[in-house]
Amino acid sequence: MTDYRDSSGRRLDDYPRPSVAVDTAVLTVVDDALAVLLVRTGEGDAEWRLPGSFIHEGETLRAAVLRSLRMKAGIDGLRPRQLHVFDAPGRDDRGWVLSVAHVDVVGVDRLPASEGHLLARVDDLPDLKYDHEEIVAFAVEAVRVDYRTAPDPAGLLGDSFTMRQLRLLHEAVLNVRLLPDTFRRTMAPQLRATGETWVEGRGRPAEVFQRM
Amino acid sequence: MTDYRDSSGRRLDDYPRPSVAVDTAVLTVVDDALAVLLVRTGEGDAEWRLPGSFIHEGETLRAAVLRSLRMKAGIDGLRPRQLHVFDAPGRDDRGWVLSVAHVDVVGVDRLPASEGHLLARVDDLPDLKYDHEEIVAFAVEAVRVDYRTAPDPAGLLGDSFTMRQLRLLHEAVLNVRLLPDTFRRTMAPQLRATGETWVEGRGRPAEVFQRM
DNA sequence: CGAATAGTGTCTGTGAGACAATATTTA
DNA sequence: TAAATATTGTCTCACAGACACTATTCG
Repeated sequence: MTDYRDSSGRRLDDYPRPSVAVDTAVLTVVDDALAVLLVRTGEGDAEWRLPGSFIHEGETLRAAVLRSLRMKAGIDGLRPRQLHVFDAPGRDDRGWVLSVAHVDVVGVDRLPASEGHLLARVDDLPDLKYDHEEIVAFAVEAVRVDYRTAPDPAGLLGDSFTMRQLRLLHEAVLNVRLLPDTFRRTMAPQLRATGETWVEGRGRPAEVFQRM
Repeated sequence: MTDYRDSSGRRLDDYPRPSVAVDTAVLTVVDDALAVLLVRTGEGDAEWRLPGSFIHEGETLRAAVLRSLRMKAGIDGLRPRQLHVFDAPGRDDRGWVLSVAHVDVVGVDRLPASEGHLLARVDDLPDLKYDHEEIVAFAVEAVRVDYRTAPDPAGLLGDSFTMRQLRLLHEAVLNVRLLPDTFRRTMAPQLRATGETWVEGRGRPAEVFQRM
């Protein structure tokens, strides 16, 4: 490394450096409600936190997120989105730690169900360690903004789905009831109608749509 | 500091830590166009960068931004908004450096005009050091989103102003021409009409508005 | 057939965009 | 008075919300 000095004439490693972590709110839909994946902390009573990790040398934040999710939750193939840096002094009792919060949304079938994991409804969270409740709130708001205008931007439904499936998903994510006709007219122009239909329980079969 | 260990059994200071910097795009309006404040880097030929600094121990990102702007540009009293963490490997030739990008908008009268500073139109930037061109693009987009719907969210115009002053400002920030009547009808409900009028050059005097 | 669901017709209100008309001032 | 600017009137279009009606299937 070249011996660069900054405008104060100090070398880079003269400065104390913070620990930098990534923490990820992995959201999913369970029982018609938005839920977040929590992992148990090692020590003592049931204490929960978001999966996260300190970043490794030379690693990007994104790589750290993917690594921490693979190690701590066995999830692969996510596309995390960076949200915000949480930096309140004292937010982490282990020292000077910044956390770069991330969010992603995945199908519940891709999430672990073992003892050390919990899927908690976002409107009924247990106490979380650090400022992770704040991170969850931040993540939920970001995902809801996306789901207000675009059809299933996280791709939970796969390639093909009916308007009803799409609407029920959006109702779960947004925690509101949506009018079927208005919802259809908002989403249909953003989708490709296949002409095919699917039968689901009672009633007239529904047309199948695909992403553009 | 307590000797906490993480889930791998390692102490916090066993991990290598990145240097963390803040860089701020201070935007303003000059000659009916959006411009950004740049500072000259110490070494050699004219090289420009955003004002920034490494964070100091225990300092919040916000405090580091305010300190760096006070030291490097003599600006006080900003309310910077956090944008994004830039973390590409090799983005900084001095080593492993993350930058937390920020943005704020202030009146040109509050900015320094000395030799080491430059106000560059954002559509005609010189070459910038590091990935600061990317940060400027990010900042400009964030500010434009704000100015699309709300009247002068950064408060450049002070307490009282006419619709014309407000519209010319928005045209400068957004780099578009706006229809006076449509613009008025969008903004008027978000402002308080005073009944007072101001004469400016030719034409019928304009009503003075204030923020709600 | 009746219940349930899918999909369309249509009315209303709101608001943006656009152009025209009116109002008030300076040169 | 002519030009410039401010403000309001109004028309059109698009679209969300809402309700009603039609279509199709299962029990």
